[in-house]
Amino acid sequence: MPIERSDLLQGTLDMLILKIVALGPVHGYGISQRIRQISKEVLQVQQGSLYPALHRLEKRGWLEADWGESDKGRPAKFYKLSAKGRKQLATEQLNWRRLAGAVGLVLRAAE
Amino acid sequence: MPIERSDLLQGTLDMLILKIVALGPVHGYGISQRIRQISKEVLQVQQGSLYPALHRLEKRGWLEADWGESDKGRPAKFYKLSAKGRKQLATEQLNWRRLAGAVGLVLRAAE
DNA sequence: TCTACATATGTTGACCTTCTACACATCTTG
DNA sequence: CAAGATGTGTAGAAGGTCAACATATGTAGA
Repeated sequence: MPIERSDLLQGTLDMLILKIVALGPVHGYGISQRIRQISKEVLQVQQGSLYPALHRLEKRGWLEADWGESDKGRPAKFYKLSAKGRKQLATEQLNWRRLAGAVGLVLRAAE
Repeated sequence: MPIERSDLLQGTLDMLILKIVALGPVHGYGISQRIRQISKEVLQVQQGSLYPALHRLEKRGWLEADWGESDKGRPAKFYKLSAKGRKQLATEQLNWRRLAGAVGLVLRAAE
């Protein structure tokens, strides 16, 4: 396994979480797994980033949480997107495209 | 002017600066102007971000600086890319593409 | 049986980057 | 004469991510 040092672009984590939750209710651990799978192992969310982010998003009213039981029969907190969260996700996606596009412009710039 | 709240993706600034300097020697103020122009006003580097970044990059040996005179006849510090800086830029560009690609995968993910 | 790993949530403190706001200096334009 | 562009820089606050730790259970393999 190549040593992956991927400081997950700051500010991007929230958007990724909102996007995963938008696909359907999931618990925290599942979110980190799905991000890793979908991104083909490139993006790996650490617990020390994940849980603070989830609490942050919940406080801001973008996510709602309920305790339930995971596939494996363990207690897990399931998150779902609120209406505000949906709007926020749309905003952040637009913003990401603008920023990523702008960065691309600079990288492709030739004298 | 639309209120642009663009927290320049963290960690990206260094790469952008290296890229601009790679196009030829420039002074700090000029770097911020070029980034803004090339990105079509989307990316705007604040002085409070710019100068600390330049000092950081110089300390790490990625940039070299010399005092000179600007177009307008003012004293300005001109930066150029070192060999180490060139390698670093290549690394960061690869990394950016990997990350941006991975984020794209997640954003395009459908259930 | 014992060990390691996967599953699951959470906190702490350090580290780094960016931002706002300030300070200074000069030249040009209205 | 005032404002804005040009040019460099610092201080302190704010915020996010990380490594490391703590806890708990189930399961697979040696």
